[in-house]
Formats: sequence, structure tokens, C-alpha cells
Amino acid sequence: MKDYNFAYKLLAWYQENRRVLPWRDTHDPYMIWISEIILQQTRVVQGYDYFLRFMARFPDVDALAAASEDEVLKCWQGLGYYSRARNLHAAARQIVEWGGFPERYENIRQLKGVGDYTAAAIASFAFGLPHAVVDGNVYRVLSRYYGIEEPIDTGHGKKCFAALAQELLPEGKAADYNQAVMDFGALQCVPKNPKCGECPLVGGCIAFRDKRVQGFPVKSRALTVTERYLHYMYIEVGEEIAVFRREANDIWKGLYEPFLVETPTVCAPEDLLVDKKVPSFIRSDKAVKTYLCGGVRHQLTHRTLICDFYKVELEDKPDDFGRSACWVKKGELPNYAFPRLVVMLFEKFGLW
DNA sequence: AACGCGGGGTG
DNA sequence: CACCCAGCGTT
Repeated sequence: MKDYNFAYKLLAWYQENRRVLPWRDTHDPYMIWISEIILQQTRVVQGYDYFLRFMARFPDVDALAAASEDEVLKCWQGLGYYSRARNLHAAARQIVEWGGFPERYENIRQLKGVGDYTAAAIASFAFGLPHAVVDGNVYRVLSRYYGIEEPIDTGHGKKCFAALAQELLPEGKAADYNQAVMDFGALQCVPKNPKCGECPLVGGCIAFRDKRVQGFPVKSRALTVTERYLHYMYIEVGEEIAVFRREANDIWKGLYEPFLVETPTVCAPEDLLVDKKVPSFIRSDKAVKTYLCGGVRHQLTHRTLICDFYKVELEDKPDDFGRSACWVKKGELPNYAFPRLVVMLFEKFGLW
């Protein structure tokens, strides 16, 4: 049996409390697509300025498709989850090849970087199609209201929530309803200390009735944080700095960084600057000086990066790094996309 | 099914 | 410090 009460109370709340955002009140699929990718695992306040800059720099899908991947990543610098930018760029070229933005859910869903959530968001917001979104807000709101103990991070759990969300979708109101649940989760039914005292749905909320609001949603496993040990070598010859584009399927793929030596465990300078750990041209002798400038800890969601920063002084460019270097003039460094950690190191040591 | 992927805000 | 955010792709 369909619970119309839930949807209509939510829609009434939304009319009074909706956020005004630049990607709302438009049906332009390009604008909606960009906003949805930016907002994956990213709060509105964090993505807001990036959205405005991105639209100014790449106003339509042709502009995005014509750009280089490096230009797109530069625009994305600091936002994180850089595969979003790479996939966005690849998808733009796909769209141009198709001759325009896809208008059916199945075709939208085929774009790189577009999963079930984003396909439903674009389909409903741009084209009014009846697909329910399921994001972190929806998991929290539905699990609390209906008291669902099914974990949200298993295949079975995801299916259950997707089916319920779809069933709750009011006919002809997919766009408003989807926006309503997400705003409700972001503003009212927040993760910690939700505003149950002034909630229009509190009368039917199972979690509130059982005084277990903070126990929802249920997750089956916890995040594990491990450490990585990075040693950056700032190599300057004349006016030029050696930087390298990360190509591996690892953190920061597609971004640039100084010469990196990574060790499996902590490693002090006297143990690092020996044969077989670093290339010979970095080891200090009469012609080469390598010295430690300092260290920082950098916290990511799932990694603690323990990072030392070295300067290497030498007279000529080494002929073999074992990887392909880009020699960049100091003043040109801001044209390259760097991880936040590298930006902070450059600032800390006054290197740009 | 489980894991990897950023950065920042919040209590 | 732990947890979460308009999730997705790979293994």
C-alpha cells in the first residue's frame, strides 16, 4: 500500500523550506549534470563556488569536450575524488559524439561517472521522468521514518531502499519529491541532533517513537584508516621544477606532484637517502645536496599520509628519472593541478 | 561483495 | 577524534 502521507507532508515542508540554488529552476541537462557530479559525496557549501567557476569556464558540453583533461582537472583542483573530473570530460566527448544530451534514463545511465543516483537525478530534474533518487539523505530519512534496520552498504540493503523510494514517488512530481527528500535530509533530518522537536513527520517516525533516531541508518562495516609514507623531493634546476603526472590507479590520478618516493613504513632521511631507495642523483655527495625541509601529516577520509619534504640541489637535469618529468618554471606552477597536500607544502616552504 | 577514492564540516 | 556528505568504478 502506498504511503501518500509521507510524500505529501514532505512536499509541503519543501515548499516552505527549499534552498535556492543556481542549478535548480532550470531544465538544462548540462547544468544539472555538472551540479550532480560535483555534489557526489560533497556538501552544497563545498561545491557551490566550484560549480560557478566550472560553468563560467565550460559553459556548455562542447566547451567541455573541446578542453584537455588537464584543464578540467585544474578547474577541479582541491575538490577531491578526481575520477569525477576525468569521467566528466570523457562523458562530454561521448555526448558530443551522440549528437546531444541523452534524454532517456537508460542512456543517461551509460555516461561515465553516472550511476543509479545521478541518472535518476538528471532524469527527474531535467526531463521530469519518474525515477526516485537514493542518496545518503534518502537512506537516513527513510531508515528513520520506517525504522529500517537493513544495512545501507550491502547489495540487498541498497535494493530494498531503492524499491521503497521508487514506491513512494508521487505521480507527476518526481523532481519536486526528489529535491524535497534531499533538502529534508540536509536541513531537518540531519545525521547528528536532528530537529525532531519541529519535524512535520515526527508523528509517523518509527525511529523517534523508539528513541533510536541516532541508530539509523545501519551500516554493516566501519571505515578503516591506514597510513602511507610519502617523501617528496623538490628538484629545482635553474628556474625549473620537476613535476610528474600521476598515472596509476591510485589517489590523485591525473594530478601533478614533485618527485615522490614512497616507503612501506616510516623512513628517516639517513635510511632513505641510500642506494636502491632513491635514484643516485638524489643522494648527497660533492655535486648534490639533498636535505629535509620538514614534515606534515595529512588526513584523508581513509588514509593518513605521513609526508616528508626534501629539497634537492643539483646543477644539471638528470637524464633518467625512471618516469617522465615535466620541467616547469616556478611562475607556471599555478597552471598545473596539484593535490591539496602539495599545495600546502608549496605554501609552507614558500615555493610559489 | 568489498574496497578505493579527497577534502572539508561537524559534534 | 569519528562520522558524514546530491556515489561511482574496479577488483
